[in-house]
Amino acid sequence: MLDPRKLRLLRELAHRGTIAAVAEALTFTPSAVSQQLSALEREAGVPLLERTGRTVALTPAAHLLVEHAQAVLEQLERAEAALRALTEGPRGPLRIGAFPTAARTLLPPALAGLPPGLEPMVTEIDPADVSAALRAGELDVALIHEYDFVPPITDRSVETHALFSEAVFLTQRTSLEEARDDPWILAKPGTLCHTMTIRACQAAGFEPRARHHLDDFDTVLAFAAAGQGVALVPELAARPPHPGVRLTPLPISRRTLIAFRRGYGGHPAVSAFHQVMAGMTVFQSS
Amino acid sequence: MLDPRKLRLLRELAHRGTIAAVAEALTFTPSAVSQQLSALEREAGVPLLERTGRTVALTPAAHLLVEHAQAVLEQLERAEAALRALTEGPRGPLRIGAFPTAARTLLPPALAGLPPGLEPMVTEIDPADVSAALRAGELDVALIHEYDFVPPITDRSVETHALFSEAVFLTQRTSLEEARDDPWILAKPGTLCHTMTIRACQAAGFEPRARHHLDDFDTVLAFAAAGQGVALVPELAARPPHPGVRLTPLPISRRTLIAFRRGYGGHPAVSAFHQVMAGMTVFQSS
DNA sequence: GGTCCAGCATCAGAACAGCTTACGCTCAAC
DNA sequence: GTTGAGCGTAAGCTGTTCTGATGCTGGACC
Repeated sequence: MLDPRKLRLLRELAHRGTIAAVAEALTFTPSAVSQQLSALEREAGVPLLERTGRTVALTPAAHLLVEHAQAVLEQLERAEAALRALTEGPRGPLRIGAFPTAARTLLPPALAGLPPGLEPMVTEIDPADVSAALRAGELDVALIHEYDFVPPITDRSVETHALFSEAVFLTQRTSLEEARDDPWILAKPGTLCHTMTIRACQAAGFEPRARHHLDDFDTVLAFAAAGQGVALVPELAARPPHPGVRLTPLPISRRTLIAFRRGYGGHPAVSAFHQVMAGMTVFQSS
Repeated sequence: MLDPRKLRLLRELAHRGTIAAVAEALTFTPSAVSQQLSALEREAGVPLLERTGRTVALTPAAHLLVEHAQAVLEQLERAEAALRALTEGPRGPLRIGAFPTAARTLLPPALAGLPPGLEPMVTEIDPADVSAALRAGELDVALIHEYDFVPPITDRSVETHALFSEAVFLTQRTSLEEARDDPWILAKPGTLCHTMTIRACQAAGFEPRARHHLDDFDTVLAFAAAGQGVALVPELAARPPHPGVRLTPLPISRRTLIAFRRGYGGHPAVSAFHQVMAGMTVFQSS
């Protein structure tokens, strides 16, 4: 019988590409991962890994096995969620990941609406890192966002549900095209917001000239108000209105979603959190 | 993470009812099974077993978990079948279970039609025992039959596909009702054929008086020809026609099916066998 | 071309899990 | 009351699965 623990390592390898990265993500030594994958290869009876230069590559057989591993692990998630739903109600610790703006604006009222026994533990995390953290079991559930220009999570092991949508604004009273020569305030490279701004500008026909790299939208708005550059900010981050910053809505929208491991939605605490988030009226009368 | 090996034990316990029986079926000592189930209970965090008199009973939580265990084990079967399909074609050993008549009539021509690399290993087995043997991994595939009066396999871990249907005959030129006072030749208790005859007679309003208990239909027909009693025989068992036995078709039919572990149909050898069996014309011009 | 470092495999040893054997307990049948 | 089936626990052994050490290979950089 194939061992799900080994299958999990293979799946992670498909995502991360190196044994060392898998080991770090799942808190093993590379040696252990290497041995386990060798054992899996032996049991499978097919070559799964081949050395390519300094790293390993998955054979076609391994990719096929990853697909099946996904299905197996998903069923195991389902089983565990069902057990939790049976044992306990929505109580105990719930590890929540959230992008910074959500942590500041959405979560405080949301957490207040959770069942009393639930102990939320919030970690700020960029949406780009969420699927890895969910797979590794570091988080139970996460709030993420996606922009029109940035592809959503494609990881099959993660399940997402849309919560709401909001507009994106330019921090001055011009069109996006007219801001082509202004200095820009961008988020740090590697974050979703950084990618979004770059793509939006590219779509408008120019490459933004970066002056500042700031992740916190409050700081971004303060810089914009001080004439330090222009930026794109989502509606959620622009409330309450920042004095001294005029906003122009753009035909770009940002969607906020909830994410968790596929099959794990039945977990009572996850389900309770999902319900509270879905029930929130974020923009009651904008 | 829940351990599929332990889940398998729990599933088997749901079928067999005692730890001792599970141990025997899966070739462990009862002690090992007991320990593993205790560990599963600990990991699940819910009571799964409760002593009832001398045996154990599954709690509602355990039954829920069995459902999920089934889904997990099914996915694992799928994964292994896919691996085999990738590694090798239809070759290597294939453990086939078959009811005796099938072994004598159907299998010889069928085996000849299998791909050359395939090494069939046939075991005669009563359909009533097939699902247990499949679950235990003692067989890869089996030929079974079901009668109108006898419920088919209900085991969710086994998948069946109908191959063909045939009529059942009474071994003399009378109606079933007229045979109520004759001595009967029955199969051994516990077999499907035994149950079928009893039920058919009960449906006709009487309880058959057993004289002989014979499983082999050739012997049954020889006894019938010798005036030792009447019996019900399926069409397949009555070919070629037995001299001295007149047959009366009854409005009872017997279906022959192929069975294998759910999800395992993708295994190349199983699939090849299935194809050959489905392609056989058993009753070309009856 | 030489050096450095990242990445992987292999080995030996330690920790752990899982199995068997032995034994005791309980409950039902007779 | 006796017997035997069924389950659980303790002790001991074995195989698995980690870690840590070591060596090899290939790409990057000087």
